[in-house]
Order: sequence, then structure tokens, then C-alpha cells
Amino acid sequence: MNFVKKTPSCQLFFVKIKQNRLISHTESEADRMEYKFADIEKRWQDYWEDNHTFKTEDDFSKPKFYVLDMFPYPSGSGLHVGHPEGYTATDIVARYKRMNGFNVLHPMGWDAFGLPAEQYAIETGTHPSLTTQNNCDNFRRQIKALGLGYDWDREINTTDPGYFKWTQWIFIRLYNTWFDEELQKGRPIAELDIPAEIKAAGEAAVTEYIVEKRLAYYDDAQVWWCPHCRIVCSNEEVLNDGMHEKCGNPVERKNLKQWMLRIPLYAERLLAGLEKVDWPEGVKDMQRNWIGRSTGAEVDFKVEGANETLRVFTTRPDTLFGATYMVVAPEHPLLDTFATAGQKSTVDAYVAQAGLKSELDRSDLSREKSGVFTGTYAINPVNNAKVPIWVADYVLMGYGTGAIMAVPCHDTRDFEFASAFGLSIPCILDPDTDDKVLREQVIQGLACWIGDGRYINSASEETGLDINGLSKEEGIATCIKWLHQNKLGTEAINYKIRDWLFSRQRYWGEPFPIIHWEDGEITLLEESQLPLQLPELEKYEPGSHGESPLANATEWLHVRDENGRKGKRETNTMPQWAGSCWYYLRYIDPKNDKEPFSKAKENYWLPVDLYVGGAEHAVLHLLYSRFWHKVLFDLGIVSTDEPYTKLFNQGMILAFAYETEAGAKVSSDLVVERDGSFFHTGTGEKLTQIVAKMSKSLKNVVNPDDVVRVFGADSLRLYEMFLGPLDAVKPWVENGVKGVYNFLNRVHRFFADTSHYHEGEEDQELRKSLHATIKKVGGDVEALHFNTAISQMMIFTNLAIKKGKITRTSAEAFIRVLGPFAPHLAEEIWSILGNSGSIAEAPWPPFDESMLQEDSHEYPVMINGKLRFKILLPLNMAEEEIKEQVLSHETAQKWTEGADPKRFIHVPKKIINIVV
RNA sequence: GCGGAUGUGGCGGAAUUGGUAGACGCGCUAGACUUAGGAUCUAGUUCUUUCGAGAGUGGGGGUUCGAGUCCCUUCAUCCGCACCA
Repeated sequence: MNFVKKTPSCQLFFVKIKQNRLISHTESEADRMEYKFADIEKRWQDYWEDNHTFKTEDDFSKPKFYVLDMFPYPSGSGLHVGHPEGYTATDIVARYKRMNGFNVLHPMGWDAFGLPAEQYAIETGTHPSLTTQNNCDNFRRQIKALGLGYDWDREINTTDPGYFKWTQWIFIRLYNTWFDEELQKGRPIAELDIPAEIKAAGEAAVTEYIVEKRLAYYDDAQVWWCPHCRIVCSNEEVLNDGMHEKCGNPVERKNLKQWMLRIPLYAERLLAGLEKVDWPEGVKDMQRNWIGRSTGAEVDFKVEGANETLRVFTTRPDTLFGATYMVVAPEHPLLDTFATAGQKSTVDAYVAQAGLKSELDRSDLSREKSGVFTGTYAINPVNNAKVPIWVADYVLMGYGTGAIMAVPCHDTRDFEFASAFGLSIPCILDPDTDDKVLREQVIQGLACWIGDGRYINSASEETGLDINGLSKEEGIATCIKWLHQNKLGTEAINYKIRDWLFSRQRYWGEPFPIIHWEDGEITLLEESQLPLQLPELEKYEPGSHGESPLANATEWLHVRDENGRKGKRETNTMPQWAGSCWYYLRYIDPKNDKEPFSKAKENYWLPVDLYVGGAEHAVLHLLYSRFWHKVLFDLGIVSTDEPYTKLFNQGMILAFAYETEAGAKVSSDLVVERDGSFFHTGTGEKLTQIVAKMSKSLKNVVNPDDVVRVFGADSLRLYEMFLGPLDAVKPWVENGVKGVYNFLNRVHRFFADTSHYHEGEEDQELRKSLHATIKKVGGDVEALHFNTAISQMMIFTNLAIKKGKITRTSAEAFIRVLGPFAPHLAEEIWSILGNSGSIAEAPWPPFDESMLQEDSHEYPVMINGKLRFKILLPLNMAEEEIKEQVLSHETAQKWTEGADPKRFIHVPKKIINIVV
């Protein structure tokens, strides 16, 4: 553990290890009563393994509960304490649900394709599968050491050919599916109607038509390329500052043939589905934001002296009267025709310069807007005004039509641009604001107003359109209608979401079941030919120009069909998202080699009832996974429209770190504590304690193995849950583990010692507390409020110890409540109490509401809103009598000075308030 | 700039529909048992205090008999998105 020197727990660490070593050969009475967590945990983990306690049967007669963790990438460095946070939470829920009669599916597996194993192969020549296997073994060992009740018979691994066979199988289905926009549904490509004029144009045209409809297609794409990793990155893997998310080096643009998936076609479905699921609002918003739906209109502008029209997308067709110029993106296909002879060199220079700029520069908001006039004018359809066409890089080719109408007075970007280039800024909307100065400025064209108001200067006799006096909403509707009637434009919806770049130039990923033939034809492998496995390689290095290492696997690469036609296999592999898109489906039938999963099992187990994982997957994994699921749903392969009913994000666990006054971070092994202050061991400089992400460089990573060694798995589990609300970001405070460790010690000392049991009636107060505990813990588990559940169990234990005696019945009930949280200790005590079998299979104890009923209540009495005294009153006492009793109380007399109160408020079972 | 959260003792955090603020735990203080305590047990622990009480949930205002909770306003921190027309 990388604790700061001289903290108590470091010393405790040492003592505990010594103690555990000594235990085995001194079996005195005192030792027998010790909480020997290492022995206990080993014993029960072996028991669970030997007895397959957590094996899930497909017993369709029981109600099901599918609780899923986001499966990890098995990295070389093993688990950190962040992993068990979510895993413990789902384990508690799984055990709780099982005790309540549910057939629970709670599986674990490995998202094992990915760069680190491949990077390691490049450096050492070790095959990635070997590295992967070792890492999985280590992860599995660590997870088992935490007592997590997974059904290991269902373990899956995305790199297993028995798994990725079906990933390839799904890809084939994506390829062979088109999206029927009318029905808003994916359909088999065989059901695609080919229009007569396409058929008439010949086979090539038909093929092209089909290719354009497939959900998966192969095309030239301008992609992000990371020269450091020599890999293509998706938009999502590029950070805002233009750096590669994985390695932190700058990415660049490159043109490559790539596989793409048409996820934007599912935008409406993906949006609609969010309404039905129980997910954190923030995640839903992030997905909505990512999809980026906006409604408006597409408007065609005639171009002076040309046949082409310039089409723009706008969300504000109502502001057409204020459009004083047009802007096209530097990549716009019509730009060449717009550039007049006089402006050509200027335009070319600008486009060249824009092309050189990195995306980072282009998207820097603080940057001054740039652009040049093309020399050509367009005609504003609402008033036939001549408006100049400019080119500027603040307009992006990738959104809308790559061209805009600029309304400087009512759009901040256009306002900035017009201000910079001295273009006119006519106001067409009288702002709805109380700020007189601002309103005047807007009307003068000196300020920009994007809110609501009433139109002015928005009429033309020539075209017959008049929206003066209307509000924004009315204006938009009127203009769209007018555009439609005059065939100048139409209502339109635009999305930010783009086609998903679905290939990587890497070795360690799923190979595409694709052959590119010498004549240009692309074919897919037959299902019987799956899985297409990866070839063995000597070298795993990617080419420096974007080709995958698979391009060197000559024997694997080259194929010939029965007619002697030559072909090459696809050398790209699928991205890491592929395997994680559907793994929740494989768990339900992981060993099926006939189909990805049996329909009957899918029908029973899906959807996932509870899905727990980090917020970092809020958009990508969850959106991609929903997309695939919807395609599978449309094809009748799965029976639900959404895969995950309830989603929960656990908060990140942070750790203390240290920084100098200048803000420089100091590695924890260079920090010493003296009298509550922190100092640099080298320079002696005083340091500030901060909370930061755990990282190798700060040396503040807490390894669960170390915590388990010192305090045991039950303590680790309990502490992870006791730390705070599951969804909160919270710092790991090493001393805190001691609190729950003490609690487990107390539980062990009291409940494992049968001399504390008695045969008679249970103590009233203790029985009431027990039933309150059963109720509270059950409710808290359902609500994922584990921290308060644990504190309730502490309250009960403290009371039981105070009472000194307990009945066996009460103890057995309590131990079953504790079971999901601290399963090893619970099993141990359960067996000491003479029960055979696992406590995991015992029923959750019933609680009796009548035990919680009170016949009297200790009322806090407030006088003028301040608590003055408390009084015990029967609940069935008449209002008048209560008033009399309370007012005659000596403290009440003192504060009221005998006078009649103005008001007397009695809230039954709550409070009494006297107003004087 | 937009969207989402969060703000409570020395610390992590509790507080159904507005109803005893600080549960539970850490830490700390005192005591007991002990060769010892870093084990265990007991008591205490929001702050101020003239020991009557007063103040108190980021700040300011409001509604209410009563506000951590509702409303308005403001500040701070975190996360996500960001020239998306």
C-alpha cells in the first residue's frame, strides 16, 4: 500500500500480518475467538467453488433478475479499488435478490481485445493471447478473493474464437440490413425494393444502390490518425485538444478505406428509447446531446449567374429577412464555381490555409473569425436581395449542408463575423427584453439578440411573405409553410451524430469476415466459415502508412475462389467496442456453438435489470450497444427494444495526493506527515493534501490485494460500500477501513460466541431494532443505498452487544441480513449456529411491520420554533388532553409565562409546536 | 457559452411527504483493564457561551407555526458538450 509514512494503518498492517502468521500454531481459547478472516474467507471461497453455489440454472419457472457489471479490460496492472466498488454493489444486490426467491444471473467476463496486449507483443514478441490469458487469470484470482458470487461457468472472453465468431456473425447481419425510414426499422437487405430506374441502369447501379443502404459499408473516409500509436481513431477517441485519448499525442487527418456503420439512421429510435429506461438523467442528456437532433429547414438560395442553387440548413428560417450574406465551408463542393476570376487566388489561398489548420485551431472559440469573399452573390428567396457568398472555416462541412445563411443580428457567430468584416447587421426582431439599452443596441445592429421578440422589417411585397409582428414560434411555422408552398425549402431535421468508424489498423481485434476480390467485389464469409481466426504473426508492428499488421500475413491474407479469382482478406480489425456491444447477450447462453444464444433463454433473461458501471461509458459503449441491440431487435434476434432497463454509474474513488505551493504534484512516497501537516522528504517543503485520481505517477494507487491481506475481503467490501453513496465521487481514506473492520470484529465476537445466546423471549427493544434493520437494509439494497444499510447493521450490532444476550432466531435473521455484504463472515457464523448449506441459499428474513408499531411517541416540543423539551405521550391521547399535558409542563410554563399560546400545533407522531 | 450535478462538524457522510440537523464510522479527549496498547470496554465530542442561553447545513432574501429540504438570487467546485447554423 502506498500510504504516507508513519500513519497508524501502516503499523497496523505490520502487526496484523504477524498475527495471522502466528495463529495457526497457537490454538488457545482466546485465539479461537479471534476473527481470523484469512482462514474464514479461504474456507468459504473454497466451499462456494466446490459446491458451485453461484451457478445459475435456466429455471424459467422462477422470476428472473439479471444484474450486470461492465466487464473490465484485463490490464497488466490488475485491479485497483475502483473495480470492486461496482462489483460489490451488484454482488450485494444479486445475493439479496437470490435470497428473495429470484433466479439471478450475475456473470463476469473480459473485454480482452485492445492495444496494451498488442503493444506488449510488439515490444517482446509475446503473443497477445498469452498476455491476455495471464491478465485474465490475475483478474479472476483477484475477483475471487473478494468473495464475489459470479457464475464462473458463464465467464466469457471477447478474444475467444467461440465468442468472436458471433461478433462476426452480428457484423454480417449489420452488413445485410438496411433501414426503412418509413417504418423506422431495420430490415433484411433481401427486402429492399430496387426502384425501376435503378434496375434499368444495370447491375452495377443496383449493387451501388444496395451498398448505399447497408448499415455497414466500406468507403474512403477522412479519419483521425494517431502517428504515435499508428492507429485510426474514431471521433470519440480524440480529445477536445486534438490529442489521442489513449496516448495523449496529437492526431492528424488521413484518408483511408474504412468500414463504417450508419448509426445516424437509428437516431430517432435511440432518442425515443431513452424515454423508457431508468437511467441517470445526466447520461440520457449526454446521449441526447451526442445525437444532437435539431429541427429547422433546408432552404435553397439561387446563385447569381449560375445554375446551381446553394442549399443551407437553418434552425431559424424565420430570420431569412435578416440574412445578409452566405458562408460555405472551405471543403464545400460548390466553392470552386463560386470563386470568381478576381477572387480565385484569394479563395484558394484561404482554403489551403484552412486545410493546414488542425481541428484544434479551427474549433478554438476564442480565435478571431476568418474568411474571404468568393466574388459571387446569392439571392435571398424572401426578398430577392443580393447577398454575398463568403467562405469561412467557422462553417463545418460535416454538419447540415456545409453552408449557412448568416443572420448577424440574431446569431452570435454570424454577428462576430459580420463585425469583423464590416458587413451590415440589420435587426429584424424587436427583442422581448426589459433592458432598454440592450434593446436599442439590437435595433441599431450594435448587439446580437437570439431570444424571442416581435418581427420588424420582415415583409416583402415582391414575394408576398410578411411576418411582421409575429413571435419567434409563429414566425418559424409561417416561414416553413411559405418556403414549402413556393418550393424553396422544406422542414428538415439534422443530427450531430455521424457514421461510426468501425475499423482499426491493428492485429488484436476481431477480423472482419470479408474478402476483397481483385475485380472489386466484396463478399462475406459464409456462416459455416466462422469464426475467421487471426493468423500467427512474427511481427505485430503496424505499417507506418496505415496498413494493419495483418497485411504481412501472406498465407492468411490471400485467397482464391473456385474459379481461380484472387482476393484478399480484410486486414482491418474491429474496434474494441465491437465485443462489448453484445456481451450481455452471450452470458445468457455462453457455450452455445449453434447460435449466439438460444431464443428461449434470451426471452427469459432479457433485458438486463440492473447495469452498473463507470460514467466514462455514458455515451460511446452504451450508445453503440443500444444501436446493435435495436438492429438485432428489428431482425427478430432479440425480443426487447432496449437492452438495459436500469443503469447506475458508480462514482470514481479518488485518493489523497500532495502538491507544493506552486501546484506541483508530489509522489506519495516522498511525503512525510508531522503533526497533521505534510512535508516533502527531500526538500522539506510544506505540502497541501489534495484529492486526486489514483495514478501511478502520484503513487497513490490502492491495490485491493493489500487491503484484503490486512483487513480481509469482507472489510474491503464493506468499506467500499460504507464510503458514501454509490454514485458519489469519494476519496479513499485508509483509516476508514478500520471502522468497518472493527464492526466485523464486534459481529464475530458477539455472534460467533454461542454463550451470548439464550432460549427465552427476545428483548423488546432488540426485537424492534431487528425488524427495523431487516426493513431498512432491504429497502436500502433495492435503492442501492448501501452506506446507510451498513450503518443500520452497526446500530443493531451495538444494541445487541449492549444487551449482552440474543435469541438464536434473532441472530440468524440478522446474520442473513449481513450475508450479502460480508458473505464470508456470515457463512461462518451461519454454520456455527448449526445451519448446513450456504447462507446464500437461505431466505431473506421476513420482517413484521407490527413489531415497529408504537403506542406512544416522545414528542419534541418546540416553543416559537425552538426545541425546549421532550414529552412522552400515548398516540391515542385526545388532542385536548395533549394540549393540557404539554402546556402544564414546567418548561412550557416557563416559556409561555402561563399565557395562552397563539397557536398550538400537534403533528401526530412528529412534533408539537407552541407559538406564543 | 450550453447541459448535468454537488456544497452539512476536524474528516467520510446521515436526515420518507417541510417536523428533534449532525445517525453511523474515522479522528480526538478522559477513564477502565493491562508489562504495554496500536487490542477491548465506558463516557464525551457542531461552534460560541456570562452556563441562562445563543448561533448554525456556501452567501443573501422569501414562503411557513416550523426550511438542509420549497421559491428567488448569488458564489464556489466537479463532470460532460462546445463555431452543430
